[in-house]
Amino acid sequence: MQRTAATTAKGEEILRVEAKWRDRWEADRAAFVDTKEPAGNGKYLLVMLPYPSGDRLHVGHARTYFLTDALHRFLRQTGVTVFCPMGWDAFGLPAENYAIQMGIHPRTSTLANIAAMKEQFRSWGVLYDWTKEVTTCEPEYYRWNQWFFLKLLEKGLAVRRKSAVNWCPSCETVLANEQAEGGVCERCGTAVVPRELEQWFLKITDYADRLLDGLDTLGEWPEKVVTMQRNWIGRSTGADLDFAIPSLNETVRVFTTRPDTVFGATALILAPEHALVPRLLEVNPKRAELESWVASVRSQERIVREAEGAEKDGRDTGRTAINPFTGQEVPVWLANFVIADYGTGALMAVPAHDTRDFEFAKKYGIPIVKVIEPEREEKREEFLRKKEGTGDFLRREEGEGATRGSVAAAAGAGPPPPARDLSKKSPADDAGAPVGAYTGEGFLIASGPFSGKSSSIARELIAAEAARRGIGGPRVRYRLRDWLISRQRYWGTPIPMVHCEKDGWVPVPEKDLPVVLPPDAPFTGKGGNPLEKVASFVRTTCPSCGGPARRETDTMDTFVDSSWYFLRYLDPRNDTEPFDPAVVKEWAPVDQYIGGIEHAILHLLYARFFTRILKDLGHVTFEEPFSALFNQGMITRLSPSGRVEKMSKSRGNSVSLDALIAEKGADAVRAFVLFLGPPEKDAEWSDEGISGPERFLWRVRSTVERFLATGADPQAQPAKGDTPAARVRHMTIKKVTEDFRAFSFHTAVAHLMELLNGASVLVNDAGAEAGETATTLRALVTLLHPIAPHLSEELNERMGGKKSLLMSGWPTFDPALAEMESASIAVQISGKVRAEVSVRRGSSEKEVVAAAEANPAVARWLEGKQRVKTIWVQDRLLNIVVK
RNA sequence: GCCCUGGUGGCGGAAUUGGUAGACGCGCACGUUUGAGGGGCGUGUGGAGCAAUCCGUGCCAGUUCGAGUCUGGCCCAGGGCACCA
Repeated sequence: MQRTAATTAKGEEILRVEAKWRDRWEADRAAFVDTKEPAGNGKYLLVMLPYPSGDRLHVGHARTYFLTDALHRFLRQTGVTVFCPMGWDAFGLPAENYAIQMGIHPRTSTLANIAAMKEQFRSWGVLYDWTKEVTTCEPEYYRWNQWFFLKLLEKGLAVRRKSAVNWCPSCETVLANEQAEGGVCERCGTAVVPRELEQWFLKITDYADRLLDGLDTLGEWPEKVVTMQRNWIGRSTGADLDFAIPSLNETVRVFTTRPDTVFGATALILAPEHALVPRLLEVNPKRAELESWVASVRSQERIVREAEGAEKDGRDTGRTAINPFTGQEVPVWLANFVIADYGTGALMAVPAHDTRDFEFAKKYGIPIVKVIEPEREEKREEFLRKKEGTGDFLRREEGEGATRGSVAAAAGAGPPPPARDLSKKSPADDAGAPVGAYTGEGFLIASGPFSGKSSSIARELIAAEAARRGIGGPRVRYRLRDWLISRQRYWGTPIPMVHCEKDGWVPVPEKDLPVVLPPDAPFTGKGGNPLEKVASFVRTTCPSCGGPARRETDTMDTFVDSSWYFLRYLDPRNDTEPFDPAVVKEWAPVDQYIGGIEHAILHLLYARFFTRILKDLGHVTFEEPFSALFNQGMITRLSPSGRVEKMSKSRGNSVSLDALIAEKGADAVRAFVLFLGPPEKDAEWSDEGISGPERFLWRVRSTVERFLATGADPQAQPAKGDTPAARVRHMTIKKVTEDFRAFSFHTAVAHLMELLNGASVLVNDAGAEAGETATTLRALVTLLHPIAPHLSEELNERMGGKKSLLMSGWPTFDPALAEMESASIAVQISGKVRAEVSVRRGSSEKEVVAAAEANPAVARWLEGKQRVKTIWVQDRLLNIVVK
């Protein structure tokens, strides 16, 4: 496509104006970005730390920044003091991989990327307060990560323990779960295997309940995120029960959410990783075979072992345990589906009432003993009696039954389960052989003294009984695991620990922080962590005994960096503490957090955890770091694969922002991205769509220019208050203001387009009053500023505006004028719209009925009919029901 | 399997929370301006019908004078979790 002289001139003019205003905002920062004096209505707002990846930011990234900047400018215009900082999440794996591939030091590439991104931000016209910039890979920042670590260690919240990690045998390194997606190393494609390593953990599980409770206070968070966190924490209430193994003189503790089914527990099943496994197998004649099976399950790739529909596999240990409630012997099994680090790594199998146990029992011939009935005997008879009575009762009962329990069909069972019929006892009764487990609640049978009790009551009684007998008791467990922060990586915060032969693990004293990452290390991608090969770093002396010692070479997960950076923004140069509590108290918690849904769990949970720790340490006074959260949707586009997917460079469907801005200007791109659709939803990019907002902005400009050409005073006030033009203006101010407050940027743009159409008519109308027209144009330009800041500032100046729009206030509206004077009433005959009559707003029903009757279309429908009644909605609708 | 979201013209999407469905924009059509192309400007644009009118917010019922909106059931798409005892 060839550009003509005309478009070039237009394009050049746009770019000239945008450059002019960027320079002004930058040169006169103090006038626009004043964060020194937080006012009482201080609104503190921010976005996610952008990752300084190697790629330039493209259109897919733009939404969060445009959205934030629009909100920022709007708030400032309405007089709120806003602090909108930006910083860099600079540590992490991509930079290190880049070093391995390209031979460029992570620090060099990271700092270059940061410089490039800052330049991009500048070109978009986003207002960040760069005086508060934070860069996490600098010792001035990460020394506080180390300081936090020492505090956590003191409180017993940082611990070292053995754990299975994802190991890539080819790269000889540990991978985070995200880096081992699909069970293969993201770098070399080798299958990842589990490997036991000693690792540092932060005990986030100690905070599970507080993290859960806090979720109820997050009213301004998306419900979805709150639910995701709740599921992730995964609180389950139940009971611990001890099963004795007399032949070993040991007991195995299990956790169950269904203690009411304990009389149906016909086996004890342990994870292959369970500590008792070696002893269980000690004297087994097939010991070697069993041990090799255990070893093979333990080394199995996570992805295979946990795959959907993975075959359940187990072995009988030959030992027996005693069911503590029936007193009967049950076999002790090992099975691949038992998870080592949930609960106690052991479970009681109740095949009759658990789908997984059922599947396992069927495969291995373990007895299935039913102990729960969906309905109590006498209740069922009563039910059957009533069933013959009213149909109403039947429907209600079935509804209740459906919510109470469900029949889970056995995996692979042929036909779907038959429609529920409560006259059947349970699926097991149907034809002798049970076809599935009844996992719902009901009433106990064959359960000794508990028979006849309901599930919920029996649960409590059985748990209490276990407690009384000293073999367990009520227990709450969580799905949440402790946070593994060790990374065998160079490009991260060194963990401030030293290992001494004599004293073991010794923390680096606070006065010796930071432990600085050595500038040079061999990046080969082979042989593990490059830090291990830096002798000057590794060799040290023991802080405790002064003898020779080895420094910890693991570095921290980068999520540690992002768990508290938002507080460091407030006091980034502080070198005596992570931040000044007084400054933090003034601004925090964050009023509005904006970011993608991808952080719904990890980052947001870790930040909430850290905030609680900081509160316990006395550094902050609140528990929740982010009062309000907004998740913007992704920008999608058709990719070469033929699917509409998230825009990204790797998918080959990205659109260059740099090129687009160089051609259309930042304002047009901003307006278009905001116009795409509701910001919380995904939006599909269309290359042609930008012409709408582009034309709109150019028409705003030409309309103002045409008005200025008339020589009228652009600062003039309207002569009269109540005119149709004034009403349109007030209405638009109202709508746009409400839209911005509701993050409804796309409708704000639409309403401004309508206002332009009105303004354009005024400018073309020789009879229009100049003050009216000028005031409408000034309102348009002011309201437009959050969306198209450069153009609006330029037009404001050309219309004689003395101050930047950032400082000159937001237009107000008179509610009485923010609606049209006449109301258009829909006239319905028997609920169908037959005509529309225009009346003065506030007209009475009588007046409107008269007006409607005068309308020929209405008259025709009323003719020969009898009026039954009339429904009247003020200023809106008249419905005459006839027969 | 469980838990969320969502389903409205050719397309992106509006709809004051039960009151005129389709704002605004894209696309398309016609007209106009221009030497031409691009661009600009104007008009029209849910479907059917010459018209009166009828039909239309995933499907089926229901409540109501009136349902995109509320209730029950179902279908489809997207997302999250998933052998968590």
